[in-house]
Amino acid sequence: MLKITRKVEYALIALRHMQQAPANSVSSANEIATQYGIPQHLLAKILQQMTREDLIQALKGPAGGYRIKADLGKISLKDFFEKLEGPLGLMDCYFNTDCLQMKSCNILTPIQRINQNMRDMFSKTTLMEITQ
Amino acid sequence: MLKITRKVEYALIALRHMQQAPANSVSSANEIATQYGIPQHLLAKILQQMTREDLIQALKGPAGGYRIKADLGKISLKDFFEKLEGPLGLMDCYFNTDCLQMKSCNILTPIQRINQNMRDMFSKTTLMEITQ
DNA sequence: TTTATATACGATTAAAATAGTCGTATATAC
DNA sequence: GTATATACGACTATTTTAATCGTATATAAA
Repeated sequence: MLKITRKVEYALIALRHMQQAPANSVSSANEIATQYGIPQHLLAKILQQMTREDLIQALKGPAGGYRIKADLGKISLKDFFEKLEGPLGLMDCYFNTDCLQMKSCNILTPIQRINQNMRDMFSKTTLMEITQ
Repeated sequence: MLKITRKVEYALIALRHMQQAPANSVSSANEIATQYGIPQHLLAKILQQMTREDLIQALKGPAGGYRIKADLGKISLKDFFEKLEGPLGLMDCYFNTDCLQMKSCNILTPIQRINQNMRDMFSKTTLMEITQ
């Protein structure tokens, strides 16, 4: 309960790796996967998704790889989580209104409040704070 | 990602129901399950666990049921979650030191910091705030 | 222009976590 | 005694997450 996924974990590890690499250098999926013991193909897919989200930039071909594109100091953890995993909430009813128990549910309001607290918390932390 | 389980959700609904019931009355698993559309047997198991954790008190026999036993204003959401689901953290490595990637992991420290923030947040909210 | 190495991406399978069911035992008010 | 409630372990189903596979495409360098 309340765990982040490996997908997010691997993404953070990769971002930090790139952040610490020499300026203008690129890091390949293979290089990162090997260094941290991450399944290579899985990491590749995650890097591709981050590329689509404009967090990083891809260079194809031999000596290719990825490097950071976005300003990590301007992206919150909440936005990052939502880019990778979709809407962020303790329960689906925060976004989704088709819960059958909606009418009878007696904890909707308090849960929404906690939800908001959690979203606020992750909104206040930037990716930079994790990866620098 | 970062979802609470139905177990916790059902437990909160039941607690709030009991909180709002007339003083000294008891609510049966059946009554609560029916009212909120919760599988009866599943709810029963959850109520039994809360009984073992001394959150509520059970009365057997016909006209039996459950009523609140603990002072909900003195129990944090963090403690409640941990009573029902075990250690609370974004990643297992917060508690568990046998991760194979431990040595090479480059995000351990920052993740621990976020973890602590989340635990603090849930420590500051009491069960009473949800159920009253 | 061939080759080696990298990204791109959909489809599929495997594993783990969650959710729900079943059967049986026990307590107790009437 | 009987009906109704809790108690609890074992089992099954479902859903989510994690990982793998196969193939296509881009490109630097020999």
